[in-house]
Amino acid sequence: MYTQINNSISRYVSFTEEELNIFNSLLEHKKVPKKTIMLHEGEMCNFEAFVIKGCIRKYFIDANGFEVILQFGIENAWVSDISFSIYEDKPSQVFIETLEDCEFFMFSPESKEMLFERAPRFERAFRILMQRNLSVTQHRLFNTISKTAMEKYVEFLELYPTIPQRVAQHYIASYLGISAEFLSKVRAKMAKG
Amino acid sequence: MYTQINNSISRYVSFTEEELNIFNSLLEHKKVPKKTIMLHEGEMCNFEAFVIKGCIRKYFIDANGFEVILQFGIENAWVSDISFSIYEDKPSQVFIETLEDCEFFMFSPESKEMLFERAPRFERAFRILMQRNLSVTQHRLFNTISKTAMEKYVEFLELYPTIPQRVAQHYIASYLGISAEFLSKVRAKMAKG
DNA sequence: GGTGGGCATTGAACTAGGACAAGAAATGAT
DNA sequence: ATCATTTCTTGTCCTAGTTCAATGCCCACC
Repeated sequence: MYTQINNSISRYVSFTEEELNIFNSLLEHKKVPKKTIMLHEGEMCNFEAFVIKGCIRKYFIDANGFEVILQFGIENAWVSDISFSIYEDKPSQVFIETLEDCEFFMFSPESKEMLFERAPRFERAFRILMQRNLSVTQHRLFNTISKTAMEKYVEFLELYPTIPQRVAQHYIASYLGISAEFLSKVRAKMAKG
Repeated sequence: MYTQINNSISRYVSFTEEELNIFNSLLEHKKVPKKTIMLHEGEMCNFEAFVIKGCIRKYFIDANGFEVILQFGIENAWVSDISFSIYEDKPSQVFIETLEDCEFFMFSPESKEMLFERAPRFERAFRILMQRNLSVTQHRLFNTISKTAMEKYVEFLELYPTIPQRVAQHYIASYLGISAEFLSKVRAKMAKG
């Protein structure tokens, strides 16, 4: 049951059996049906979720009511809102919603603290996780600014080949920062040659 | 000499005198004249720099030769390329260049490792640093996708009021993901009312 | 086995912002 | 001081992508 998450967390730091036992004992297993909003804007995010199975999206809603998808999370992804009110007075505008029936391991902030106390080397694993996450986000920012819609879509297909089969196209458009209609036109153009 | 960096690193985790001494002993103080490129694309970034004084920019160059600025680093900022080849075969396209005469504390990957070994609680401080960094980058991605050029510029002025006085406007345009000419037009429009 | 509500596609009209060019203003080196 | 280089502005034309609206599609659901 825990092999999947243990492999994932051990990718950049190797842990002893004992450390992994502590880790596993602090996780909460949870099933969530599809189309469930797990976090609304303005709420404090009191979990960090590891996706065992399923697919979620994390998104902002902008001033005009348009959604901007920040992340698709599929198997082995960690999903959470880590913003913890940097933009102080304004509550976080992040939503997290399941797109399929999902299975998670959930981690509360308290159990995370406890983990770091009892097995400090996890701090390292989560630092590296953050670092990779940041790197991916920076790359995506770069793409968003400097590439055309078609280039972005092509790279998306390369990086996340399984996602288009799992989520609606207008979600992908929202992730790429283009309109659903225009993505459709881009695809039509690509199909022609 | 070390109070500035020690205050900065102690912002989210408090350290003992001894821990800070270890930290400080591993830092290398360095002065770099303006207009120096400290990291070229394709190189491995072998430092993490804390800006004591001065201003740098970190930027990508896209396929058409256009620069996209990822970060302005001023006093108390940490600057580095943390991408460590996630997009494996392709070398990092990141440049780091001083825009003013700068003073840094530099940190090599080796001394960072040594720090984490000798004072593991720093792992936590750097994790939180990463987390904040990620949060800021996500917010910026959201802005880039969902706001107009003028909105982006206005928010930039609010968030970084001192930077426009220190760097050329076309750099700010590049940071915002708009052309230098268009930023000029936005400013003209704002001046009118 | 219809039917109703999200999805995708396509087209036409529109616009935010880009590309290019040329001049003005600031900055810096000698 | 002067000349050169970089930076900023302004105008014109242009295009990638948006918005809106119409149509058909594909299911899930009773």
